[in-house]
Amino acid sequence: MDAQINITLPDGSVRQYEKGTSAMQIAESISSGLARNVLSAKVNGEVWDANRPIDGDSSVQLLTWDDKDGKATFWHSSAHLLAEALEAVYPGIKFGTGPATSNGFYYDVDPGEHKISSDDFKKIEDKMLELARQKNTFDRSPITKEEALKYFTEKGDEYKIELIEKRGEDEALTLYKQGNFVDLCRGPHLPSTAKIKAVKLMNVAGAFWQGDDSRQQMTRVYGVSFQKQKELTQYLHMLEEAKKRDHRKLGKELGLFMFSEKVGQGLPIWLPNGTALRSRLEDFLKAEQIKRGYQPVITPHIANKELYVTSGHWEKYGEDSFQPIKTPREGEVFLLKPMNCPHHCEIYGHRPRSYKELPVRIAEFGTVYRYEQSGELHGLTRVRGFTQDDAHIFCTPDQVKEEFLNVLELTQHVLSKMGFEEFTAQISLRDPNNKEKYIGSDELWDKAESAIIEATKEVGLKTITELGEAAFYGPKLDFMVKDALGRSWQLGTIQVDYTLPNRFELEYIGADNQTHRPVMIHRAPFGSMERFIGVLTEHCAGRFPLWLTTDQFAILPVSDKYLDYANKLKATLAEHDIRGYIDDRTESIGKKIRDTEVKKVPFMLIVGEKEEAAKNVSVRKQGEGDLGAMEIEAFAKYFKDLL
RNA sequence: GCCAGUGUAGCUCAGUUGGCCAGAGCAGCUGAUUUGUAAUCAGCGGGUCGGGGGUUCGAAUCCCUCCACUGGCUCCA
Repeated sequence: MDAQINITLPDGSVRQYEKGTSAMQIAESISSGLARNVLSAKVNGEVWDANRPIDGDSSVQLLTWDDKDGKATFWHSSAHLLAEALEAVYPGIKFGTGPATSNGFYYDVDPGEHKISSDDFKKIEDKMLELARQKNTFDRSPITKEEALKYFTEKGDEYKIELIEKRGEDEALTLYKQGNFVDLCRGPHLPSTAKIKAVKLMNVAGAFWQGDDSRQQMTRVYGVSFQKQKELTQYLHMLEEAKKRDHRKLGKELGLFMFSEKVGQGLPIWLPNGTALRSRLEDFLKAEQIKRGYQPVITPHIANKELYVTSGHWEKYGEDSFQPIKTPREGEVFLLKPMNCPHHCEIYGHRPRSYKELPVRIAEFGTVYRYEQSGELHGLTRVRGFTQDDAHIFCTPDQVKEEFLNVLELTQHVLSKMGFEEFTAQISLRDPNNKEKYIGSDELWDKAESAIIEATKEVGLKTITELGEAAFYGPKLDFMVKDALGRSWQLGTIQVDYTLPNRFELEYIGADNQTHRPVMIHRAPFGSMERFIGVLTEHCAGRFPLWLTTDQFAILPVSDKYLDYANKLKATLAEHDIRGYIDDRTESIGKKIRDTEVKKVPFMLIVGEKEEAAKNVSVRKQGEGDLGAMEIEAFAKYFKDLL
């Protein structure tokens, strides 16, 4: 047996080491500085402990804080450190699972009689740091299922036992031990706890065991940790900054929308500034849709229950939604419209359709009402009454791909026009192990799913795939965008549906003079006006794209002696379709500037004696400062070039 | 819906062993100031301390309950 192994590094170089060398030893052989930064290593594509011996020829990539997987190792180990501290502070506490997340880590625990609240964080954090300073190593040891069961049965950790019992008989399990804490864990972990120099517990939350709301609720403790105190300070500062971009805060400050307890939870009220913004967005999309052959329609906000019995929505959501509206007539019930599709199916089906008129694209900014659980409501991004930029395309099976691609083009156009460059395209498929949650045959699902997969592949769209995220009637392509705090929200959506046309018995007459069933594509590039504007507000921190902004400029006269001149300037800009107002209050110029800055009006045009004499304006850009004097026509040109 | 936390003026917040008529800044109103690149000065008005119930001589403060909001979980047609 050869005692030497070949290690291939990411740059392609191959080095020889003794069998059993660890990634950490490899790092040390390269430089001690590198070794100090190594958190874990990718060995043949799998993330390993940096200290785990490598026994054969392998490709090795050393992972540091700058690698996503390196960071995940750091936070995963921090979760174990948290668990160790919790066990020390709350003896007898039971453990669920404790993974790394995209911005830290958590551990789900059952504290028994204890109650963990944020008041206890300080002592837990102190304990964590105390334990970290012991520089304990994370020791990996393989264990059989039987041994693992024995260990955790003796410890009395029933959650771990449940996890172990789910594993295969011959599956290799591992334990990790640091200090006095032993956990069932596949790893990997840090070389030692010494790397963890700064910890901060963020919050506690309830979390259902195994994500199942019929099961026991665990206490989930969230935290974040760093290699340096300074990094933690910076992170907390970043969070503070992110809070300033919160659309709920900005929406209040900019007068976009409000809520009223009397009107009801989750029912946003659009204020004048928000309405102006929203109208501009709607007008933009309406124009784009007309260009692309959509036909706008308007449908009522309520419909007879029978409509939703036909669509399947009654059976799926009836009990959990706004309850039916009764009429004086015995037995007659109406429902608030929870979506527009059934109405549009009725429009399609109200007269015979020829293949010659397909695809039929029916569009509506349709307001819908859904009784979302109270704990789910969130600013504008999750509400109970909202307006979808909805449309349904009815087409022949042959047209599905082309229509899907057209919609994809429109959706991407919308996102780019709004300045969303970073989004995730998610293919949301049915959960194959949970088919009873969905309606429609396997055959139709396969068709619909492959239509989406093929079309996205054809245009080279980078996608991720999630099982179980489909709508109950069909798969979706969802466009996900992150808010200020990194939470992901679904905006645009495109859905391919073979099922509803069946339920509504929709037809068209083909070239063969036979009846055929159309395919339906549901799509909403914004998703909903509410959520879109909420996420857009955070994305641009309240500084909306210039073409969307209600007040594009404010003219600030130094005193009211210059109001006549200001009015002339405003009229000139109006001729150029540039919107704005004159701040004619008798306030100091400094005060006017401050107020206009706070309102995030993009341009301030300051006029006084100098400007009137020179027939120009002093231009100040919001957030940036004085740009100097310009003639008004020059400003108009400069402005239009920015659009 | 579940777990935890929060709720004081239009906004942002003080008011921590229960104790004089509950405070500040900004905003608002009135007056003066005609102002040069992020807050002119003075005066004035404004609060069922989220709602209801209880404990107490006395409650913004303690307890119960409901509501809303925040962070998660579950859910998201």
